[in-house]
Amino acid sequence: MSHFTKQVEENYLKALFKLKSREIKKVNNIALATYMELNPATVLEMMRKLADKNLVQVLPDKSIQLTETGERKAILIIRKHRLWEVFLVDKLKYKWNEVHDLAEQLEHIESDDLVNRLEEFLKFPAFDPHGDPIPDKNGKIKLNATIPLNLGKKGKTYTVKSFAETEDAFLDYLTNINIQPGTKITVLDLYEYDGSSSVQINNNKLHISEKVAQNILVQLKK
Amino acid sequence: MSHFTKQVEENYLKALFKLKSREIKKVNNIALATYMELNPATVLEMMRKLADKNLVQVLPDKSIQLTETGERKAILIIRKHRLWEVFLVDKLKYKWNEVHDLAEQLEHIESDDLVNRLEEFLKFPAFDPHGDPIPDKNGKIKLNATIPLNLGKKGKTYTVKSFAETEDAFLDYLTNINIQPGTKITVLDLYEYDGSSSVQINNNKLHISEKVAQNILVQLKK
DNA sequence: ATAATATATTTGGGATACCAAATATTTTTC
DNA sequence: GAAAAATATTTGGTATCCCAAATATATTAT
Ligand SMILES: [Mn+2]
Ligand SMILES: [Mn+2]
Ligand SMILES: [Mn+2]
Ligand SMILES: [Mn+2]
Repeated sequence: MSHFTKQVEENYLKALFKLKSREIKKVNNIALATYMELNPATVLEMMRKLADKNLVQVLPDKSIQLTETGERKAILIIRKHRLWEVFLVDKLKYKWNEVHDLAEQLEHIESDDLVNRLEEFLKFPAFDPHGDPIPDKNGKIKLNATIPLNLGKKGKTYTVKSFAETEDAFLDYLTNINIQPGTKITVLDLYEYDGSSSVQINNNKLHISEKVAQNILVQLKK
Repeated sequence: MSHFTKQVEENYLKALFKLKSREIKKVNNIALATYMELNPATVLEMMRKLADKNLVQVLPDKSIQLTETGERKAILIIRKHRLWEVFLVDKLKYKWNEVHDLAEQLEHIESDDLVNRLEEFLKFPAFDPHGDPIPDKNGKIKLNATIPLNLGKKGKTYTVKSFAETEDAFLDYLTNINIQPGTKITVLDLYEYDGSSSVQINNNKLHISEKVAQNILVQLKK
């Protein structure tokens, strides 16, 4: 018996949670399989196992939902992931765009006590290096009230809070154009034709695509 | 394909290294299977795979040896294990007898860079919390010149350096009788009959079995 | 409504890591 | 040098996680 069942299970739960919070529409088998880069047959089989364990529920319209237990587990993994990311950046001096994959491993270390001690050691950070909120030990998350930058208004200035995408290529691009959590961005122009926009960061003007703007989550600067 | 092959492999390599450094006699299939609590058939099968990968060698007398590559890998895992143990004790305030099992998980986190940064963060510790030396990034280990306490001489005082056993039950027992790396122990009496001995720790007299004394590694106090 | 398309499900397999039980092969012991 | 004991190896089988290809069932477009 492979004793790695737990880790595999955790990745499914986390994927379901991410998909749910990212998209409005129902998560179906194909969407989950696509997101996880797995065969639909594999995912279907696993959904049955997770349903047996009362971690997910398949609704009559075939959409897949986490149960309360499943969601709780997912959130606690995300908590671990984000705390480890803070550790890597604050203590081991990694850059914020270098830590995701390592946290992907560390999030599966099994010990509630360890996570709680880590949190204390890090002085109870509220956000991870990407600006995402860190759930508390009971699974409560303070949500950031943000909008994607592509919905920003011409002439207004916004503060970057976090990102809707975790891919390396995206974070590397952000680093290149000097955007990180906390960066102030002024929307100079919005081009209806392709959804792209012209923005100002510090003293530099920059043209960004709609795809990029959609994944930058901001708040109006106070 | 289970993507956990690497972790499984690492545990075999580490077990072989531990067995070799603990016992003088050759390590055979049964010894390894017993140590790892696995079926001999399982271990035999795995030895063939590891031999194919040039990580172990099965000699004509059926004894199993790590190759140079295999030993190097084993040592680097032990390096990770011990550095994480230092982190847990120094930074997260765990007790020295509580960290082994957590390190057993953390040692499989895959990233050379991470270990090296961790080592720097911990200020290049030479020993882990159990008194065992931490190999450097090239796999070099400074060996402790120690003797087991049961070979100590009556009347002499010794300093505890490390332990030949990592089991929880043993470490808990040591904690109970107040022995840890650095403790000074004076041998008061040796009983030939059962190999047990009477020792003094601080101002307390204590009777310990041969089995316990064998697993306490000491140096003559200067 | 029918055809086209998307989604869901079934079926048959593959890889890895494991085990129990039978059979060889050594090694010890007498 | 047998017999006994220990060790090694083979054989057949299980659990978990995964895939490709076929089939069934919805959904959407025309
Ligand atoms: Mn991340
Ligand atoms: Mn993960
Ligand atoms: Mn240890
Ligand atoms: Mn291990």
